[in-house]
Amino acid sequence: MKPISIESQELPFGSNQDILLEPRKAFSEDELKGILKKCGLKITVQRMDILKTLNSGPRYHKTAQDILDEIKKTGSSIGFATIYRFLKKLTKAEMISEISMGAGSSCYELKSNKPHYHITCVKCGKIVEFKNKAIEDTLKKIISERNYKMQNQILEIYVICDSPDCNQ
Amino acid sequence: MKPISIESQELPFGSNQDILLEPRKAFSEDELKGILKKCGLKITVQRMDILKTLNSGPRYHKTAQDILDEIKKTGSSIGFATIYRFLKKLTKAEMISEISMGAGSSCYELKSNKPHYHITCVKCGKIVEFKNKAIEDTLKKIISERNYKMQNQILEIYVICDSPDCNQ
DNA sequence: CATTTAAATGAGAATGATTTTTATTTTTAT
DNA sequence: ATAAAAATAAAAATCATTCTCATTTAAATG
Repeated sequence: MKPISIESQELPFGSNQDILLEPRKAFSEDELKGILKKCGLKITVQRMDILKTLNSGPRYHKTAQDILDEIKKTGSSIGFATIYRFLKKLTKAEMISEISMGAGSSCYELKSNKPHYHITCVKCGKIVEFKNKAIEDTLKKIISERNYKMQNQILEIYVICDSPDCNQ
Repeated sequence: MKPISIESQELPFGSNQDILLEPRKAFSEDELKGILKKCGLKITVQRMDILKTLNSGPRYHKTAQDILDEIKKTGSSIGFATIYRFLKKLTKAEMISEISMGAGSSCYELKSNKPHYHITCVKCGKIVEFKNKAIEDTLKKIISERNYKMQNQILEIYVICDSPDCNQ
C-alpha cells in the first residue's frame, strides 16, 4: 500500500487543542540553494532536482523511487545512488526527516520549521498532518528533565479512517 | 547501530506526568499458547520458541536476527522464513508491534496491554520506554473527534542521551 | 577566462533484509 | 492410527539501500 499524503485543509478538524498544518509554502529556488550552502554541499543539477521534488506537492512524503520517477518524468536523468547519497546527507543535516514504515521503503519529507505529527489510515494510506502544542511541550519537558538533547520526534497514529473514498 | 533496550527502572525519571513502565511480567506458557489459539494458528515448537523469545528480557525489542540467534543458542533450530512468516501474522493480528528505524531491520515487541512510547538515543541505541496519560488521552480525543478508529500509536523520541556509557 | 582539484555522479555490483517457492514434515481433527 | 490442512526449511528471488570506481562537474584559484 502506497502512502498518499493529503492536504491539511481538505478536512475539517474539531479540537482547538490540535490544529491541522497550514498548506505548505514552497521554498524558492534561492532558498533551496541556501539549504545546500548551509550544508556545505555543492550546488548541482541533480541536487536541485531532488530538492524541487521534495518541495512540491500534493504529496510531501516521498520515497527514493518516487523522487526518481518524478525527476525522470521531467526529462532529466538521475540515478538511485545520487538520490540515496543526498537524502542521507540531508537527513544527517536534519533538513529532511525520514519516516520508515515497516519493511517497505522509507519516506522523506522536507522539514518545515515546526515539528508535526501524522495520522495514517492503514486501509487507504492517506496521511493527515497535524500539530499539537500540548504534546509538543510535554515531549520537550520529558526530554529536558533528563538532560537529553532532542534530535527528532516521530508520532504516527495509525487509524482506519472509513471515509467514503477509503478502500483497498 | 544495534538497538539496545534497557529496563525502565534502571533510570530515575523526573516528571509526575510521565512514568516509566513497570518491569514486564512475563506471560506463562499457557498464555503464549492462548495467543496462538486466539489467532487461529497451530501450536508448533518453532512458534512457541519465537513467542518465548519475545517474552523474555532484558531486551524486549528484537529483530528477526535476534530471535534466530537466541533460539539457536538454546540448541533448537529454526529458519528465517519461519520467523518472518510468523512475525507477520502476529503483526497482522496486532499481538506484536513492529518498530522500524531507518534502513535497518525492524524490531518486534510483544504487546503489553497498554500503549507506551519510546525514547531512543541515536548515538548508542538505548531505548527507554515510558507512558504518559496526558498524551494518550489527547491522541484518543483527536482520533475519536474525527470518527477514526485507532489502530496503533507510535511515538518515538530520538535524542542524544550522553550518558557515561553512551558512545558510537 | 583557463586551470586545477576536490567533490559529485552514474552504472552496476554488492549487501542486507525480507518474501516466495516448493518439497517435506508436523499438527490436529477424526 | 490416519488423513487433511497447515507449517517448516532451505534456497532462490525480490526489494531497498549502499558501495565501488571510472568519469564528470562545480567552484576556487591563478
